[in-house]
Amino acid sequence: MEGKGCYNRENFRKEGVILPILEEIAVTLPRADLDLDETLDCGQCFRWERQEDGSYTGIVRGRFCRVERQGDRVLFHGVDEDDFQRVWRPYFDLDRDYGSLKAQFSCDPILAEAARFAPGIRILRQEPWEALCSFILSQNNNIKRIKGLVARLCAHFGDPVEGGFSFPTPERLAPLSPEDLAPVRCGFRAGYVLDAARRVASGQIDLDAVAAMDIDDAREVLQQIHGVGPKVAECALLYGFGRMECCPMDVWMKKCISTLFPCGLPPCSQGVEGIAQQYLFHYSRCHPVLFR
DNA sequence: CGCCAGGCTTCTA
DNA sequence: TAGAAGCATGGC
Repeated sequence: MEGKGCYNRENFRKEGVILPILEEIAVTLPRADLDLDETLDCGQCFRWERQEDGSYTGIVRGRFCRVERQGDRVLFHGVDEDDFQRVWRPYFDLDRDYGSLKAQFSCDPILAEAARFAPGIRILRQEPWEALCSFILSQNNNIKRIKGLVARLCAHFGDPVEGGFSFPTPERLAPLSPEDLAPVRCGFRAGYVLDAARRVASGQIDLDAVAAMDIDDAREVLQQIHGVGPKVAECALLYGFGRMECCPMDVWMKKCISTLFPCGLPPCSQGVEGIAQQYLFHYSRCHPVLFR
């Protein structure tokens, strides 16, 4: 991987404001190992906005970025070297070789087919709190609406940053009441979000400690939160803590497993079941007829 | 309008 | 202890 700073001046228009973009980082990465649509719009994250030119804008750890594919290169606009190393490189899981991972998955014909269908999927390493909170909001909900909930949560309670709003901290949410969250329109999930915020803000649940825990202990701790069950905990651990062995079992994956993998996921996915899951989840949703 | 959504809690038998 | 009902909201 090459990460090289240059200074192409350009302007990027967003919501009527012209933001001066002074820096960009270019990384060489084959299209087959990162597709922006497949990765940023496959239900693992809810904050990225697709632009008309196919690039995406998003905010991670309070930093705004526009990501663009250009041939074999990925351009991170508005990013300096420090932020690239600190934020975007881990976020896009750039140090993992997805090519060899997919080669490994080819030991199973169905998994191979799913990976071939959307080879540009990667698992993002999101902020732990944001992932936890987002997937609490995701329950009994559809992806389109989840995005709306998260956007309103950020707009009302996040801090204004370049390009939009940061994701609100647990400390910001903890003192609120469910009525305070009314403008978010997240329904019965308001109480769940607040319980999570209070436990994290108070230190009763230490997300840094969770990150270092044995996986079953981590699952147990997260499920102490009201409104966090097996699925949400698994999503938080996979997408927020980089625990690739975690395999969220939503309705689609349950159908997929029962019809195609009655004996469980194949051995070649051992230890990275969560990544295999993302290919299978996407494949299942795009071929609903195969899964009744 | 009715059905359903990257589920979980609570109630019931 | 397993299974169903209830949950807010809105996209389709």
